[in-house]
Amino acid sequence: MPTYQAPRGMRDLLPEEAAGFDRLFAVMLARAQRYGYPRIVTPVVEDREVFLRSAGATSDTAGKEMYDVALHGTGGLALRPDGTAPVTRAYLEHGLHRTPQPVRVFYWEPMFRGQRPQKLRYRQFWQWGLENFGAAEAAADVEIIEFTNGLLATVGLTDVVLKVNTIGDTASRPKVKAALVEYFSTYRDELDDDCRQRLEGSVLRIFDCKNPKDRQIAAGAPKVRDLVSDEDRAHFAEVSEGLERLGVRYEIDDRMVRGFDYYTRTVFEFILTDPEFTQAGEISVAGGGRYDGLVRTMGGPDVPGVGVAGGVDVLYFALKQQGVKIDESVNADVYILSGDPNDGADRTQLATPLREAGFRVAIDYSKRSLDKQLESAVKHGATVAVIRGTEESRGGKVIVRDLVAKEQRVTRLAAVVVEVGRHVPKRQKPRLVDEPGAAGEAPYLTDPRD
RNA sequence: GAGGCGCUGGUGUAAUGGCAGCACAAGAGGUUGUGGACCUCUUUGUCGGGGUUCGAAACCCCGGCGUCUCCCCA
Repeated sequence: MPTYQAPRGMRDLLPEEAAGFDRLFAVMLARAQRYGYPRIVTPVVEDREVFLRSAGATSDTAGKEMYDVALHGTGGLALRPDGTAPVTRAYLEHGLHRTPQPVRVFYWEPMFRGQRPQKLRYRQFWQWGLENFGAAEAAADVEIIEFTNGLLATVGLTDVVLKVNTIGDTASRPKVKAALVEYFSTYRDELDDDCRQRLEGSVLRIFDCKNPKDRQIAAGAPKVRDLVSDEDRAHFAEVSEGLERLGVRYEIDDRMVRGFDYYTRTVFEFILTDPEFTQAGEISVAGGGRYDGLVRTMGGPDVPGVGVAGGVDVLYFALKQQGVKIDESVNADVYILSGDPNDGADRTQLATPLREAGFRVAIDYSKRSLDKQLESAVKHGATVAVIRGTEESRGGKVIVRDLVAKEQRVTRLAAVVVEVGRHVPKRQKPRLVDEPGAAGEAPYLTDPRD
């Protein structure tokens, strides 16, 4: 047993999986940017109040799942359990409500919940999300949902179904609750303990009860959609129509509600349908909705909002489960070998132009026999070996050997990059600024067109 | 936070309460410097702490971690 282990419910992403996550992130970030949602990054901790205010009193996230941080000299910090509250805090703190609306942002960050870990439910997990502040129109709801639908399709997730519902706005809420309390009260004695407690607190969540008996009772309850205001219904009709016109397939789930109190009107979830995930209830890969009262609750003006959040770990697992190919390769393209045991610096010198050209280049530092170095290069998964310090590689020449095709060629030093390029696919080289025809790393931190 | 089940080198496994083995992987070397083979050698383990016992990987208790269920939820 190792002396130290990762904390309970937290895991390492080893290079292969991390590489896959990077790919997924790149796809998502690019998509978010194309929709006009640039990335935002907030601290990993916030004042506990930020979460307490946003989540609502009846949410467990606000209570026992809060991941408190005991830090010398600070009071009342907690690791963030989700992205919406911190982003909303940032929106208000930086006066983004006084910038052109709507404000659209994307995030991808680790989140924390102090719960007992289960499969795909960690104490530290990765979550991505979109938030849109300042747009009350149904088209914003539609955009958020359509984004998610397209994202999941793009990355290759097929076994998923979209469920939508409306739970009415804050004005409708009292009426909705009253009607549901009235209905469920007649069955008070038949509900199990947990469920009966919800009757006092957030009645809506009775629909989430797992007990078969409770579910049966819930099935007969009045539909929330029939209890909300005409405006709420009209909004929902617009959302539905928008989804239909965009060809987004969905089903209306009369009993779907969400865990947080701040949701208003539209709520939605993307549920995994692969048998692997439906054994013990539904697992959603993404979900969200409208939260028109949240900004106000957090101490700001009356600004509408709508957003989505998804679990990266769940999505990633589901994709693997479905057999979606994700490139997790971390191997070097090129391995530098040498028959000369005392030419360490020369090996690095040989690697430099290849690295400049964008190849992944690893060096065998050892003084072992070429035999062993070659074996090692193969085991490390390199595609090409560049060999110096041999008979053939004198006079400014090296051997470029394709380890897959098992063919090699003696090449002039000046032509190594080109020769390697014949065997290894080009890799994109990141730059600080996009500039047509730019060579090398751009030294600009600002856009030169400014 | 509660409950069920589990935990043997890096991985996969074996060992009636009686010497902790095996395979793969890993490292070094050789096959006299062009590769995954082969050969030799080497490293690494009973999750931790108590207890029962002449003797514990095994039985008991506490803790850790995983997994599933509940709670809750991404």
